[in-house]
Amino acid sequence: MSNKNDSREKILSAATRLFHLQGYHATGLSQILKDSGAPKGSLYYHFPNGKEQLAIEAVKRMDTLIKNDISCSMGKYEGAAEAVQMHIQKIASDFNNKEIECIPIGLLVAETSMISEPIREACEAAVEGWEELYSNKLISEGFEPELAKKLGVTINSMIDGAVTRSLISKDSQPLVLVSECIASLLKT
Amino acid sequence: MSNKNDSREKILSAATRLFHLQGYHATGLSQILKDSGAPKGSLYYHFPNGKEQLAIEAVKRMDTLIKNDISCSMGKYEGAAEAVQMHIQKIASDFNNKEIECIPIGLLVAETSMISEPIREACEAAVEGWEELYSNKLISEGFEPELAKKLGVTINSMIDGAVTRSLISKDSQPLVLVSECIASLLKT
DNA sequence: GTCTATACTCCGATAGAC
DNA sequence: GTCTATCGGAGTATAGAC
Repeated sequence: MSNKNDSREKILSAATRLFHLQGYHATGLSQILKDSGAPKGSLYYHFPNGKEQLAIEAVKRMDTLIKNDISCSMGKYEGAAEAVQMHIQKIASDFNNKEIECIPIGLLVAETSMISEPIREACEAAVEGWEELYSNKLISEGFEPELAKKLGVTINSMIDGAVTRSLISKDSQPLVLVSECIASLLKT
Repeated sequence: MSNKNDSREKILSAATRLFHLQGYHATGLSQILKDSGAPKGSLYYHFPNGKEQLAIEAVKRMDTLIKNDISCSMGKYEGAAEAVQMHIQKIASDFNNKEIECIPIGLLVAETSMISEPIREACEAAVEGWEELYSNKLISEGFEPELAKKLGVTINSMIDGAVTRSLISKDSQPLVLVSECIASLLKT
């Protein structure tokens, strides 16, 4: 009974990792199957809508993980500026430790927004949630809601851009530099 | 004699646009040929190294155009904060007017950094140049070189992230919001 | 310089046996 | 639930006539 959804889980897990690592178009279904070690014929049984469905569920999974990270960082420090700065430095540290060459979720959209509206919507919902986590932290510290919302969008964009920038140079240094600019951005 | 490099130009022009629009993996050579209207057999004559060479030259061309835009914006306003803010709002305005759904150059790297080191290097060189243009503007306004460099990286990351964010929502509003946060970031 | 034809691989997807 | 076999198409790249 343990393998009821075992194959499904293995396929989705591999798909999430590979989409995050290589992007949508660069990742083939055959690679997902091979990588997952799942039974080779079961993909379209578990995911009737094929690659698109796989991508949507992968985005939702990434969303959950990332929301977790953000919430954790925001809760760990009292000051919003400190919390955001430490959050970015944690990403930088992850960038070094694991051989993570991840693709920011935003880019998954850039790749697919023209060919799949459902994927785009899944990504939009995810990103809006992250921005809200930043905004709420700022509001709890006394920022005006409207300004907090604006800054939430900006913080998230900065992080997305900084991850990409670090990817370009294969170096976490840009992430660190950006984290050091957070203080002046959030100066009250 | 006018068509000496005419086909080459048409192919490269179409490739630049399509890579920018769809990304590397999503763009096929056949589409580039069809779109360019260039003679169909001439691609490998003009670009012996195939798709990779095409991508590298496309990146260099995007680089030139973007450098131009940045220089223009930085020269038009005396204050650095104002110049950067207006630059981002110009991008937002472009985002609305043309049906531009462009892919930030960062994605092109994220997509290809694992499979092509030459493309990655071309993108790195381009981005470093943009950062320098922002830094120089800041230095000319009295910022310390080290801080200016840090802010150059941050500004560029913010823009890249904001373009992606606008792409996700198919709306220029995020770009506008980010532009409004520039002032506090660059407050002296 | 241009073009046709084609080789070869891989893609996502489907059908149907088991 | 799993598998094999296979489809039609698109991918990049090459060979060789003109």
